[in-house]
Amino acid sequence: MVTNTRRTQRGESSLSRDRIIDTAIELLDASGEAGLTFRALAERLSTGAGAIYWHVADKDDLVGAACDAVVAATLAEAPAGAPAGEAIRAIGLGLFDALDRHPWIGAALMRSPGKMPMVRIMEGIGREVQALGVPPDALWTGASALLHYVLGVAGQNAANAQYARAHALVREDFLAEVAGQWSALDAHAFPFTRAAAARLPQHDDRADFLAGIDLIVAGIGAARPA
Amino acid sequence: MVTNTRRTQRGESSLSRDRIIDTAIELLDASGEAGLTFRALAERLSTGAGAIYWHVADKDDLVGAACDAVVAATLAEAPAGAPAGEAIRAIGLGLFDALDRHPWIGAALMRSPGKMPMVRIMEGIGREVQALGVPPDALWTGASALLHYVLGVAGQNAANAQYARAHALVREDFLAEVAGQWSALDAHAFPFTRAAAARLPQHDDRADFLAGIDLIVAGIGAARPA
DNA sequence: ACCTGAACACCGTTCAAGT
DNA sequence: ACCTGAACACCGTTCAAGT
Repeated sequence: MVTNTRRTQRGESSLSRDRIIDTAIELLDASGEAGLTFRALAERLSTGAGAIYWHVADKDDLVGAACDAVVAATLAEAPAGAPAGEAIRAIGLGLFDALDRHPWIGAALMRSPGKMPMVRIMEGIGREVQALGVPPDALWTGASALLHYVLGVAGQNAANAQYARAHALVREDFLAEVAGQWSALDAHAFPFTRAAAARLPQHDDRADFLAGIDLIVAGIGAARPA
Repeated sequence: MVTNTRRTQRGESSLSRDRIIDTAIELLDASGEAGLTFRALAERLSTGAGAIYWHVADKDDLVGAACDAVVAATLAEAPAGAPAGEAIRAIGLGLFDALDRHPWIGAALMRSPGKMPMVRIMEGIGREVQALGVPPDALWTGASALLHYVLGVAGQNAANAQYARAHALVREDFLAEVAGQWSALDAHAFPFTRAAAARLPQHDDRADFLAGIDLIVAGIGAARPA
């Protein structure tokens, strides 16, 4: 939401919900969920820890608002008037990149079911699936499949980023580490995972993500005639 | 993992990694992530809080092990020798129901990327997609799409359950509350969400989940000839 | 109306000391 | 080898008191 309708505008230094949320995003980006503390926030805002509670209900409210601010800004960037298939890819990629910049969003999305950030994504995807021309009863299934796929990728990517940061690894080293662990698994019990380990280091997250979207869109199309 | 290879078996009352993990699962089931505390755990195990650290590295290790114990048991129940399509549905439904009983798993899965619980699910799904007869280069895309879809549903379901519990709502009341919020949204900005609100209270989570799996499997099939 | 900052009731984790 | 329990360094949140 992040609307600032103060009757008098004060200097940049005055406390407001917007300024709190923006600063919270900075802290979350810089050092993850563990980095967002009411004490750290208060220091950055040159105020007392308790003052923040005048503008924000609690930490859940704060993280939820921060998440929604990023999601809203991301979805607003999606190009209007594109063909449905392309628009879905654009929405997905926009979210994918936002997650990359703000990995804490992954966990935040899973903490506020049915609330604003999730609703925005659902609305964006649902509208485009509708534009795909699917019959009404297939609309919900298709939109829901796409939505949950996007959320699943979001969660995994966020987990990867957070883990890599916590262990001070760059992406390549992280993937190499995981590939190494997968390769060491029992050949009889984990044949697929061992095979997947081989293609892990070179794979392109974004390309794989888009391939998944195309696959689901193809599934929606395949269901149409039936 | 949860293997107990003590050289001497002691009474039920002795401390062991397995007993700690089982008790942790009880606490997590009973009162969510907030309910798992080293102090509460120590009391339930009639020991000191510090003793647990002899068997467990830290809280992440504990929750990860608890998650893996549940996931491993769930996947072990999947019927062997079923046709690929049915096997995928069985794996999915098994996880869906496990998530329903242990909603904390949703968040736990997103905290250990590439680790055991995730790998088990990937292996189970990947093997069945392979049995579907897809060409090698479509295998990864298909398995990855299914995996992320399942994880997305898992995360959302867990979020729903956790929210409902935190607010002391039964499922029906929770859905009614969300439907009410969606219906109150601006008609111009959220047409799809408002339409979705109407079908929300009656919808069947499990059926919708399976429909999504079928859709993705159909997408995998549609990609085969291309 | 808004802010201060001390205080409360917790956490996870460590570690000397025990057996 | 394994356990005890006090202690440390934090948290989110509250609330009397200020302006």
